[in-house]
Amino acid sequence: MTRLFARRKRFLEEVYAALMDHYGPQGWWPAETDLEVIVGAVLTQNTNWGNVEKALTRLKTAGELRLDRLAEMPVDALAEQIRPAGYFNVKARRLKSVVAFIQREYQGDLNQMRRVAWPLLRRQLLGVHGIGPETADSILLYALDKPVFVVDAYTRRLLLRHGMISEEADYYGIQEIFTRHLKPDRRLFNEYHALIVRLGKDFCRPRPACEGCVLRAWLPKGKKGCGR
DNA sequence: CACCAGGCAAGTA
DNA sequence: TACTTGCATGGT
Repeated sequence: MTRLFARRKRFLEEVYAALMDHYGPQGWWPAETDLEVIVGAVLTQNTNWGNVEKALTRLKTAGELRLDRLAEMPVDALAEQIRPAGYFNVKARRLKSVVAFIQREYQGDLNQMRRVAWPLLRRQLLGVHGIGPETADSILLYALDKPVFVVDAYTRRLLLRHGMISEEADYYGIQEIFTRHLKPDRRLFNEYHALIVRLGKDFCRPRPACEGCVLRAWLPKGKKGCGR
């Protein structure tokens, strides 16, 4: 038990060092405003980031990437605007829910929201239609500067392939590994998650072998390629 | 052509 | 409670 504890701790520290050494700071989240982070967090659900950028650009160009505009826009018009991000009908409704929540509970003021403690904020966010654990935590960390570690598909894959978790580990189980071993520093959590995604885009794509991938040495012994 | 991408909610047994 | 399915575009 304490054996696994030590292995995990060492793994997390060494992976972070290797990623930071190879890629350097990522400067996440890629957005100009906090609202753009929140909208992007919903749009990127199960969706390639390139498609999300197309949708965000359309909203910005139309001058509609604002709480008041999003609140008054018909849901069908919003869906049309975000079409490139996929699942546009679902996501339009979800964005409407999030915007309504921020207007209702915080008078549309993200700075007011930022002053609230994150455990309460997370419970509130999880109660909003369309916001699950990852979206909630992305908003908490990247829009509201809270020290909350974001777990995504890349994170899960990374730990799974290196034998740090089992197949049935759930979101909070994985998250707990990070929060238990790392300082609760929002900038560390920010960079670490961003670096994992950066790695994932290089490394987790299907390809015959991972020659040249930075974490090749981190694959389980005897395993070649990405194993997908 | 098939497969996948920075999830989540709703339905079924 | 534990699975399964729908949602949809654009890149590789």
